[in-house]
Amino acid sequence: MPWLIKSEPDVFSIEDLAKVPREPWTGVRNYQARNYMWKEMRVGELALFYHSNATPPGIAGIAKVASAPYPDPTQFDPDSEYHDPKATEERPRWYLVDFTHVETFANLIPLEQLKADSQLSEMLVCQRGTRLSITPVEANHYQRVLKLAGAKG
DNA sequence: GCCAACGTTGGC
DNA sequence: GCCAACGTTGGC
Repeated sequence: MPWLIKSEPDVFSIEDLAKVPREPWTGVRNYQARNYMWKEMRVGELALFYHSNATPPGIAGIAKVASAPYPDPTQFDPDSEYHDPKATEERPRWYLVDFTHVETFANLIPLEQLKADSQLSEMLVCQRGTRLSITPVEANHYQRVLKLAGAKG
């Protein structure tokens, strides 16, 4: 199943992802998003990399699931902004996977364009109030996004 | 900076 | 277990 992952480019952009061999997706503190990483993602699955809080927001490229799920180490670190005092090594609360860079689109596909595309009107990221940082993407939506990316060259 | 959406927390 | 208050997300 393809995915969509959001990141604020000021914090971590697809260019940042391209510079590292792999990136642990730390800091997700939403149960639904966690469950997708923990229970449903498989190594090798692809994810649209979405730039949120950007100008403009939109899909910047493609990443790939690069590890099995494991406990997010930042939950145990008292100095981390993601520290969770209720998590223990014996009973971790937060799990993550690593992502690796696949492709940076020549041109970002703006959210405005996604919303205007009749084939993508039901894509979750286009829906009002969708704040979830990790969402599954239907195969036809994924293919359509790739097509838009390619068409823009 | 505003504010709608919505997840989480905590008092009861 | 309800629900008001609060905090965060994220487009605009």
